[in-house]
Amino acid sequence: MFDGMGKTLASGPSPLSPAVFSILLALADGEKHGYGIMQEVRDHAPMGPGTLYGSLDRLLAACLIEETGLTDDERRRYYRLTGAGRDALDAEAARMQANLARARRKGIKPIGVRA
Amino acid sequence: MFDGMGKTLASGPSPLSPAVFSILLALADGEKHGYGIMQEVRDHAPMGPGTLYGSLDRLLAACLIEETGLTDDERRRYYRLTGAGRDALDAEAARMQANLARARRKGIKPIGVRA
DNA sequence: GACGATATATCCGTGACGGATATATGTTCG
DNA sequence: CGAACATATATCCGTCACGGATATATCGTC
Repeated sequence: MFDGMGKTLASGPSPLSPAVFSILLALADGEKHGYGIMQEVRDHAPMGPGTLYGSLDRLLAACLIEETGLTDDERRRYYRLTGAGRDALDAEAARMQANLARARRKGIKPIGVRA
Repeated sequence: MFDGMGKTLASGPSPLSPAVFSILLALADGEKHGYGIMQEVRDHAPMGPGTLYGSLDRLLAACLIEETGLTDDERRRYYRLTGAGRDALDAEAARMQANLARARRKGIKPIGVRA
């Protein structure tokens, strides 16, 4: 993917980078434009424009997102998830769940969670 | 940190790269040597020696792991988690849990999990 | 019409990733 | 014994994601 990770993005089961995951997740509940994505993501994981637009380009190239072609403001470019994009999100969620389960089996307790 | 992520490792709340996470997790239930880590991790996330030993160096530098100094085989170098390393694992688990929760709120269903 | 928020685009330095390669010792088996 | 393979660590280096900085333009508002 991404993921600071080689050819992470298009090459199958590779994990998604935090930036890419956040972007895909932001698009999971509807079309958004770049700046809108940045605003939604801002709190969880501050993202500079370089990361945002660079990631959008890669996601477009990998066909995980696509442009809608419609806009309510000349400046805005709207994006939506493709089927493959949703699949990637599902796969990533499964990966996270599996990792979390492995961690729990090893006695790892998420901070802020009291036994 | 890591993670194809700037100075991910030592700089606080930054997420852990998959490679680093796997290594720390492998050490969570006891001391291990490099090759032993590679074997445990192999199934979940195949890792070449470059990634393994490079990550070990960075983890040592960031004081998330340390060498035990003891060995049962001249060739082996054993590592264990430091307190900071365990904290990093806990924080990462919390991060994953939060992301998973956000994903579920958006209707993302991990693959292989039927409604 | 000045100013700040909105919006996108590009540049580029840094550094993680990870395959390839090198080297050496332990083990196994004919 | 010796060949072949597993164990074990170390280093090199090309590629590419990250992400801050910067540039540019339009919108809203006072």
